[in-house]
Amino acid sequence: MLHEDVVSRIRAILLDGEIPPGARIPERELCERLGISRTPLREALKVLAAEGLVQLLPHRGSRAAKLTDNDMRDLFEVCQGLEALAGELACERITDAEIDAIAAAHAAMVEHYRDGDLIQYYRGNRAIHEAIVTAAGNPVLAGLYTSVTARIRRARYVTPMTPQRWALAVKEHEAILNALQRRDGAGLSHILRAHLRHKREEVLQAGFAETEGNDLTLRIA
Amino acid sequence: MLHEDVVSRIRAILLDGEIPPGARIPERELCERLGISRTPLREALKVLAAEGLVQLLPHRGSRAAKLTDNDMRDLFEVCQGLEALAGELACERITDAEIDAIAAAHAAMVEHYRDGDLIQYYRGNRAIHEAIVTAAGNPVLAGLYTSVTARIRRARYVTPMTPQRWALAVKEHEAILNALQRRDGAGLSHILRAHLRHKREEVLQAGFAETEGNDLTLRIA
DNA sequence: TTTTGCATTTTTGAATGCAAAATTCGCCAT
DNA sequence: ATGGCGAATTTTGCATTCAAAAATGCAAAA
Repeated sequence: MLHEDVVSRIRAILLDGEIPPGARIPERELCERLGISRTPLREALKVLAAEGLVQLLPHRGSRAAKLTDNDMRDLFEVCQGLEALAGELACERITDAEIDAIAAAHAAMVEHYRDGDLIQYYRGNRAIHEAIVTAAGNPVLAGLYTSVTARIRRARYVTPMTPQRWALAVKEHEAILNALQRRDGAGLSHILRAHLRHKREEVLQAGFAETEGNDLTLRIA
Repeated sequence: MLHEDVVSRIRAILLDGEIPPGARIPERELCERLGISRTPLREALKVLAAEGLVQLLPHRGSRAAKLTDNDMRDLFEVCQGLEALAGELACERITDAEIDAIAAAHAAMVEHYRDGDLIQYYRGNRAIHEAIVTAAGNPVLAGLYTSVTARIRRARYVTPMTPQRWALAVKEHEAILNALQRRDGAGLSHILRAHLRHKREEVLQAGFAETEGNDLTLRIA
């Protein structure tokens, strides 16, 4: 197994919450499970620690990182900045075909909204945001975006929404698509920031920080 | 020696250009120099690879990453986004004392400009940009900023400037300080982006990508 | 019963050893 | 001289091993 694969698999385990935030990471167990020895595992853990997903405690092993309310605020702020930038760049560089694809994804997402299918709605939602970042055509930006969004993914795409908030989010997405189609970078940037600000308020108000005994996975259902 | 220290020391070696971009990283040699064995060294290299400073080639070792013109463009774009965000947040959160400190740093920098001391000018310049990011009060943002700016530091703070460009940069810095003092987030954000856009154009026009045989260190003097 | 001190066990962090891959060098044919 | 092929050498990647630190368990004392 390649180094990057080891990193990816552990990342997936952490993001799925299989090892919940704050829990110790059992080296021996993970080694057996992945069929590797401790050396490559520990290399991967150090990389994930640099990413912020893992916390290393000298001589006391590693734990899945736990996000405080402050961390959440900081990450959402940065995410806003990155998406705003992506929106502007995307408007300069996006192709008609890419716009069409996003329009289709948007339509599908609205369908899921009409069906009241939050899981599928969130899936489509995420695809749209990622497509915009991809359309920005900046791999460095895409990389940072991936890493930052990974850390807030569960909060962002798991929070239950009130009907009002959901309706607002859909409206905002109409505006996002609209700005994209008009290639209005400043406008898109502005809407994306508002959109994410609202999402952040939702998440923080819902008390979704990964504090003791706040198991997000339980709320997915 | 602690893991983070190993990472830092290798990072410094790379940023100083002691191992120039594109050059192979000699594991054995570095081990002796740092007085550690290959295991912790390789852990550090993998972390630096995730940061983008090192390139890992499977079964062929690691090299100091080399930046193409495209990489440079991407990094500057992201840097613009991060500084713009930092500027806005800083205007919301900066204290009067912090503004005074930046004003003092600005005055000192202008003195170095008058003296024609580019090295000292760049040093002060960097301190101001970093102070703004710090004043944003967002550790996640600060971390990303540090990592992104590290990669373009040599290009950014080594490029020789024409008198016209230098004068323009100083003017822009006047505007930056002004916006900060007025706590005009949108204005500061706008100026910072223009400022960095100009710097990027300078760097790219000067052909400062880290391509074959383009040794930046030679030009520092 | 609770707490303190100590010995044992477990886990971490790093060095070493080993197999596989790649590079280098030498040899031979042209 | 030069170009290609194969063996020797080096280097990589990982498993194993070893020393040190921390956690655990237990007994004795308060």
